[in-house]
Amino acid sequence: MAARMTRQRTAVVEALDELADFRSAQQLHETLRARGESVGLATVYRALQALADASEVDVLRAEDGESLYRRCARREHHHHLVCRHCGSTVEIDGPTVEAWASKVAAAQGFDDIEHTIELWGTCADCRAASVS
Amino acid sequence: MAARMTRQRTAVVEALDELADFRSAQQLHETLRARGESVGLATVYRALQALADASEVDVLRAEDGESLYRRCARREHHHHLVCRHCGSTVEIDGPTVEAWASKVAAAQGFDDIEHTIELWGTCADCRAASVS
DNA sequence: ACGCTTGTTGAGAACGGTTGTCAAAGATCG
DNA sequence: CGATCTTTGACAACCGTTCTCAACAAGCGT
Ligand SMILES: [Zn+2]
Ligand SMILES: [Zn+2]
Ligand SMILES: [Zn+2]
Ligand SMILES: [Zn+2]
Repeated sequence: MAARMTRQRTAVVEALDELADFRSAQQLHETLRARGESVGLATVYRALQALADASEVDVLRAEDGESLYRRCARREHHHHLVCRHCGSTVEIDGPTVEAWASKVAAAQGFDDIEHTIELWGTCADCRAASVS
Repeated sequence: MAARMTRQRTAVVEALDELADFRSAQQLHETLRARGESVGLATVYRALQALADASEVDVLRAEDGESLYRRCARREHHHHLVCRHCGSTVEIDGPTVEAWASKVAAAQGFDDIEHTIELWGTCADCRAASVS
């Protein structure tokens, strides 16, 4: 039952800490492999899953359905503005949106309400790169 | 180049019109098969894809990643409150949210902004059913 | 330091939704 | 009706993710 500290687990956490952006499991796997700190793909998935369960990482789905992971600065509920090209991310607070979402849902007689609110765009860097 | 009107295409559209809720491609395929109006699964996917491209149906992703389709009453931009058990749906307007989303993204220097705003819950019917 | 126990790893198979393949079927038009 | 050219559908391929299970190693008691 006790979670053991393994080389692989720490490697995944470290990689996430160094990367400020949302990354897919496969990207992380490749990053680790590239720096010699090789970890099995299944293990990367398991580590990310465990971190997500512990609310240590945020997960969101790219437009193509792939899951993206990120170790956010704040642990409290928040949303993201994400560059769809490079994964660059800004954390977003939306107090008014939070209130709006729960009010609307309750007014329709719905329970166990959750909301998905994510903003996608092209960051300044990627725009500059694509212009050249 | 001209889109031809085929039995399969009309069958998919009719099934969508009769169903008020978000449904997966496989659910629709099964529904059609059950009523004798048999259509190949690949064809169901292609028809839904074409309808989505023409903005005739809305598409959203369930929490498990499956795509769900619905022919909404209004063609204009809107969002949804969806029962995660039965797909029952309420269309939602959020003028304040729209303004909030574009303002926040622009303030961070992002371009080509899109937003994903969906509300998930348990509808009154499903709650009543689960209590019994 | 040394086993023991038990959680963890990793290569590959399996899975599930979705898309591609391509010969046969059929919608449209002259 | 016949020619044309899109559409269909059974099936394979794809791709991200999860499962399997024997080998491995963390933590612990000695
Ligand atoms: Zn970018
Ligand atoms: Zn929120
Ligand atoms: Zn329901
Ligand atoms: Zn909107």
